[in-house]
Amino acid sequence: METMHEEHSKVFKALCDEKRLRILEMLRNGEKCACQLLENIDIGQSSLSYHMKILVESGIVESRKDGKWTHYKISKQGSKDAIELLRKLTIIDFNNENDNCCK
Amino acid sequence: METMHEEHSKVFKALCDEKRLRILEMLRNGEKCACQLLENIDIGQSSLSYHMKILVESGIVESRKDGKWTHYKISKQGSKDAIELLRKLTIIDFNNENDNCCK
DNA sequence: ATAACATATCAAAAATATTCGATATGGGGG
DNA sequence: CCCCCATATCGAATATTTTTGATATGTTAT
Repeated sequence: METMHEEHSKVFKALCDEKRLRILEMLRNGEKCACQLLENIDIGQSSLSYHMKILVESGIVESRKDGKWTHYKISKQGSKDAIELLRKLTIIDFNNENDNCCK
Repeated sequence: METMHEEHSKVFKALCDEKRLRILEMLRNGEKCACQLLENIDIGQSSLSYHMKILVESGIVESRKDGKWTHYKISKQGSKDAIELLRKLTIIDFNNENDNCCK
């Protein structure tokens, strides 16, 4: 029960940093290698690597190694899952709705 | 352009903390006042107040004052907007897709 | 094998977020 | 008016996240 929230928060942690949103924006027009991303964002190489790891571990981005390059793209399945998760977290459960509050 | 990502990250920042996910979970079965939330989560009163502020400012939760109590509930519109935002951030723009990457 | 390159990892520093206790604010009851 | 209760805000302490520079790993070209 505790780890569930931890697991869920991982997805949103990926999205709550401005740099990572900028990276996602770049990935929206197709797969990019790390070097290309690095050219278009104002952070160092190791920082980029750190952010890419978080994005990949969230499932929203997937990576592919090709020789010395690493290519990244948005994962359709991961995105779908994230949207579904957000929907589930915010849907109101009318069956369970109770009104035993202070008044 | 910079503030856009800042604005967007606010929504996901609200969702990236385990305590706030726990609060959201409680709100899924109906409106609750702060005192009820406080009873069911292991944080202090001032901490709860801090988290509620973040949730409300993200738009996902709305608050209503009633005498000395503050009631909170999930905002349908806010949730809808958050889902739509996530969809937009992760949708791949095929028109713009380009493949000018290192190889 | 050596050199140049792309990326990942590490540890320490810096920046941010969260918690806590104290105090402030505002409402309702006596 | 005075007191009690619910919640908000503040500043300091603590915890977590992000950045940075150095170094490691693995790849390609010579």
